[in-house]
Amino acid sequence: MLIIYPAMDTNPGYLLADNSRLLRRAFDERVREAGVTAPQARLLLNLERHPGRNQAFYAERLEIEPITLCRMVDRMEEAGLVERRADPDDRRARLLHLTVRSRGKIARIRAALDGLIETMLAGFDAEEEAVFMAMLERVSTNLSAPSKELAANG
Amino acid sequence: MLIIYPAMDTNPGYLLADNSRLLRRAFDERVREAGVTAPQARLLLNLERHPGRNQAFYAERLEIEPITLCRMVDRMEEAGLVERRADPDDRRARLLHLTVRSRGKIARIRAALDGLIETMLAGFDAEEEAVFMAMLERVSTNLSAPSKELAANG
DNA sequence: TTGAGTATATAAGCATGCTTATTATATACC
DNA sequence: GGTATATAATAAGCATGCTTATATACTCAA
Repeated sequence: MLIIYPAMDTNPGYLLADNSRLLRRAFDERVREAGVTAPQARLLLNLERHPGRNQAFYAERLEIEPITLCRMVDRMEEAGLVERRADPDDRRARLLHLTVRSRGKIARIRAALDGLIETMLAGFDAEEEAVFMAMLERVSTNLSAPSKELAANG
Repeated sequence: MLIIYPAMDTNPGYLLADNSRLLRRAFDERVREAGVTAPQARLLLNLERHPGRNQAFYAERLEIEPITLCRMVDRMEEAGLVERRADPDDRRARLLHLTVRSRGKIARIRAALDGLIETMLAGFDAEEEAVFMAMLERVSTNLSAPSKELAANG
């Protein structure tokens, strides 16, 4: 029972992508005053929650490729936002830690994130919020599963 | 009446961003067989629907900066996917058109997009789909409006 | 214990997005 | 008509993401 959307800008895929763009921009604007970009802010929040893990761990948390994280960490290390330490148990690995400098930004980043969620869901009551989240989770599941078509074509 | 989300990966902002990432990847995979990237596919669909406009027009349609579109068009022109023509009424402007080569890709791109929307909303009935879209539109409005906080802080 | 396979980090090169700045052309106002 | 402002396109330089490839180190099995 799928509704067909002839115009690109009136279909749910476009709406979803559009929302995400707006969300990314808004988050970026809000964390910029803390002197970090949005992906950097996400890494810092993860570093606070799970400190001292190797780069592969954070790449998986952020759902980006290890090389992408590696280069992000290069820049952040140079900016004094992240510290790489040797792993005593694995000479390949580098364990990541917050620095004094980045620890001081966490509160501002968290406030930016909280404010953003509040803005995003303005006018939603608790029930609507729950419905919205449940639907997002269903879409996430749908998109994560290898689709029938792709399996058939590939 | 805002629910507080302590962990980053259980809040609606994360869910929305996550869905969008999945959507972008899925779209990218599907149009790759047509030999274009996701943003290039979006431009081609816009070129089919609104041919012969200047670059600023398409930048606004895709909600990207003119310079971003300019460089995308550089690559696509070189690949024979877009044609730049002089505007007889404005010597600054370049009007964009599909080529024979890119025209042949439109059907595949449209099929990829339709299949993706179908996959994304698998299991949604028409009513749920309508509710989901309405909520996405509300979020879009919330994120587009300059927030109270930003206005107050700025 | 060696040898194959796997895991970690990184390099190279590309596409997409941004901000800021520049050039050329249009337009509008005095 | 001439200046001041706008707009269109593009350049420079950066951050983030990818694919593909490589060096090093670890692990497991023969």
